[in-house]
Amino acid sequence: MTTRWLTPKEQRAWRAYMAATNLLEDAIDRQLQQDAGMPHLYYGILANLSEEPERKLRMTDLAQKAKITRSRLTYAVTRLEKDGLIRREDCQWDKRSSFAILTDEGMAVLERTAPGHVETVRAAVFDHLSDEQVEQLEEISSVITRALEGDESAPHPPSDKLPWRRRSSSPCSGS
Amino acid sequence: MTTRWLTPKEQRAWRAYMAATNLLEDAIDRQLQQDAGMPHLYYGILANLSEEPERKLRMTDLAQKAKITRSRLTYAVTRLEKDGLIRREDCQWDKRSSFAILTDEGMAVLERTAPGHVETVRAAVFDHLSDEQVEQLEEISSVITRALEGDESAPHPPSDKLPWRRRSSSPCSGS
DNA sequence: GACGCTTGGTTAAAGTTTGAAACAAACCTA
DNA sequence: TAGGTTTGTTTCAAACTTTAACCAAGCGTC
Repeated sequence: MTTRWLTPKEQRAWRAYMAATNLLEDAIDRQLQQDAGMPHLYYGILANLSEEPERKLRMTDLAQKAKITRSRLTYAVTRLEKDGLIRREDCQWDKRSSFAILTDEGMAVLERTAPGHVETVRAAVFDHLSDEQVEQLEEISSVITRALEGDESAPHPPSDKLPWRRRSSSPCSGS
Repeated sequence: MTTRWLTPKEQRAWRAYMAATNLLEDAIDRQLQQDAGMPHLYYGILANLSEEPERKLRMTDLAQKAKITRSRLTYAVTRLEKDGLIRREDCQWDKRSSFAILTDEGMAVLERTAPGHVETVRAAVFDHLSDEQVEQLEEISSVITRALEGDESAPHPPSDKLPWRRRSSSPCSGS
């Protein structure tokens, strides 16, 4: 089958998109590293926990919510635990499971740094988009997500790798 | 100053965007690792070189084009050089500079794997977007890029770090 | 109740990224 | 033209990610 190359217009859009995401991810990582002493992914883990009723989540559930691998989460939680922002607790019912729990200190860090984070996102994105563009962004993003999540053709990751996975996500709900 | 949290609409857009980019990055990385034996970033470096008249670019220019740090580029080029896909060459005029040059083998790898890559991008993105949406995506991306590149307020990275630069993500929408 | 499969979580090793510092060549400028 | 600064690149250590095991607890079954 002959390749359906991208049209010039699609190419321009693709390049612009890649450039923007690279710059954005970097800016956010830098800001959070600066102000919160952790990369965006770690901030996202704390944020995810903060949204839970008891600020706790089983490791696997947390990994799914944050869309990262379990091993990556293990590493991150170990670090955050050392920092005193999270603590682990064994599950009573299922002795295999363990919870990650956001400590008061972790919550405090989140509350202290959320404003700066939001400000960064605003300054980079939403302060420059019209109302319609915000809608367009959501719609386009949703289309892409659907295309990728609906895709069961992808050879199912051996075991650790979740089918969708990764990089961070996670909002500071609370705030 | 009181924090200007994201509106519900902005939050939705932000989360959708983050989810999409996470999934997309992952899908592309997996596909390229599979078919070309390298992550997207490395493929991008080869692709950038292939567009040059002589398939060569000074390290710094390449870093800027690919929007990555110079140290990251050094590492990547070292690896690609080992693989025989790129070779270095010293610059005559400015003896501090060095070029990265795409070898014939590198070009061959690119040509062999480009169709699969394009197909992945199409399947995930462009096959599902209308003509207007492609335009919107470019426009929105450009706005973000301008916001981040034009920003000279950011405390200029000591040295290595470019003012804009890269990687992961995930914010706390305002909530 | 032993065998086998699945699930929750961690670990180890190899690969990659970061951030700061080191170097050397090129560029002022007095 | 000596001395100081900027520019182009690399290096190094520490932090992080990935992949592929690995272990132990639950689950089902014969």
